[in-house]
Amino acid sequence: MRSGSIDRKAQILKESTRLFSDAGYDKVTIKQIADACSITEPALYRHYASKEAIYDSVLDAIEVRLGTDDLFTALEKHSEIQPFLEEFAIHIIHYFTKNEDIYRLLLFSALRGHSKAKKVYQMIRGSYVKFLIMRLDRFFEEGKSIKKNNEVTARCFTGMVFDCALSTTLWKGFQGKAYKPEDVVANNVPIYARGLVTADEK
Amino acid sequence: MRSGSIDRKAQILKESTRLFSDAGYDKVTIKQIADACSITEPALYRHYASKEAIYDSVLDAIEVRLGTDDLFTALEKHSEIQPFLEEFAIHIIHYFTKNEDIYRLLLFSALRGHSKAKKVYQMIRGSYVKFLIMRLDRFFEEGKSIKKNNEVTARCFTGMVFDCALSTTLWKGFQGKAYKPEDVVANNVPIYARGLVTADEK
DNA sequence: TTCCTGAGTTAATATTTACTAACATACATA
DNA sequence: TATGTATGTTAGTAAATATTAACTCAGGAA
Repeated sequence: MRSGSIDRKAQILKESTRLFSDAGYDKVTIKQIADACSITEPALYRHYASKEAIYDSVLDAIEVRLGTDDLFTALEKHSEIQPFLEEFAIHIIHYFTKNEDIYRLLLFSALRGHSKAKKVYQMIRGSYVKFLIMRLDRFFEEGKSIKKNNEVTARCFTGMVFDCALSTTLWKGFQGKAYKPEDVVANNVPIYARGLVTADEK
Repeated sequence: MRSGSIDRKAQILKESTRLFSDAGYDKVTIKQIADACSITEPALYRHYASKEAIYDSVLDAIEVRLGTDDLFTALEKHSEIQPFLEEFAIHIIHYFTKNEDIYRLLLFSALRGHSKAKKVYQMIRGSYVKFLIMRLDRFFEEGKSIKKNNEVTARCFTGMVFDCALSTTLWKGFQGKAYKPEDVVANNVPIYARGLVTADEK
């Protein structure tokens, strides 16, 4: 890159991420991306070999944006199930509200059978599930939760939260009355937590 | 329709439903639909005015295929929360396993921002949620469940089940070990039910 | 100064694709 | 038997769109 000039490649990545998540791969044209970057179509090909190459880069870049490590560290402070699950859920919902494009892209590519969909899906969702399994196992060892298949439990709980996140983004306005994510979590996580804790704890 | 001849319009609907749910609106061509019906493209236009018209009909036809009335009648026999929720969940999961195309179509049309997406979504998911709210209200009146915002509760539980249904179809094989829907329900619905029932009941 | 290279342009191409025009024909009915 | 209509065909058209060809030009290195 020449000194003083803008980072065109980064600009293309940013604009195409926005466009692809808005409309999906097929509906976005090279011209749209080029226009969004204020250059012509052939100029795009100086930076990326093809439209597919741009899309690949967009999916690759998602990895960098996840950063779940901070969350997992923060969650260590909770020694009880309910507040732990609440913060876990709130984080996911807020994250996807702020990064709606990620989930849209994920759905688009998964539905289309894109080769990277599996990888991206496992990356995003799998990291949450894996951490939750580990923590649920520990809650059980500490005698705080009843015996369950924690792999299944973790998947389902994460699924419930992801679905809720979807309701506040993709399905926004589809379900009649809109609730704040905090209110939804405050209503439902206690149900789930109450169903998990050992009888003595109640 | 001429006697003895096949119902071409129904055939087009069936084949295009399959194709649209496989690949989404944009990726399906008129030629593909025509080929699937063993006719030429212009012949399609004898039955439908446009590609968009075919898609509209596909979404309209979903309504007919849902048939939740039977389920809701069958569920009346359950007087306890847990078996009720279990049959509710199992039904949805089995239904979407058998009719994977419906959920795929729903997602495609929602992502595409298709004008009918909202209607179809409300139709499919709303009917389950509405019924569940009504039943949860009754469980509470009977003193069988604790006080909750049942609209939120119903949405979340339905969301968890829908997500689980998705895991057995759209996300199949993405999550490592595959569990049978029955096993997933047997693990998770009791958690949720246990979190909902009044203390006396336990 | 000279020249190479990165980054851009305009113009064109090849392909895909929704849709139409014009024509053909078998069947039901008057 | 005659004929209109439903249903099909072949052969287009027009628009969209990914990609390429050929050329321009500014700025740093030799």
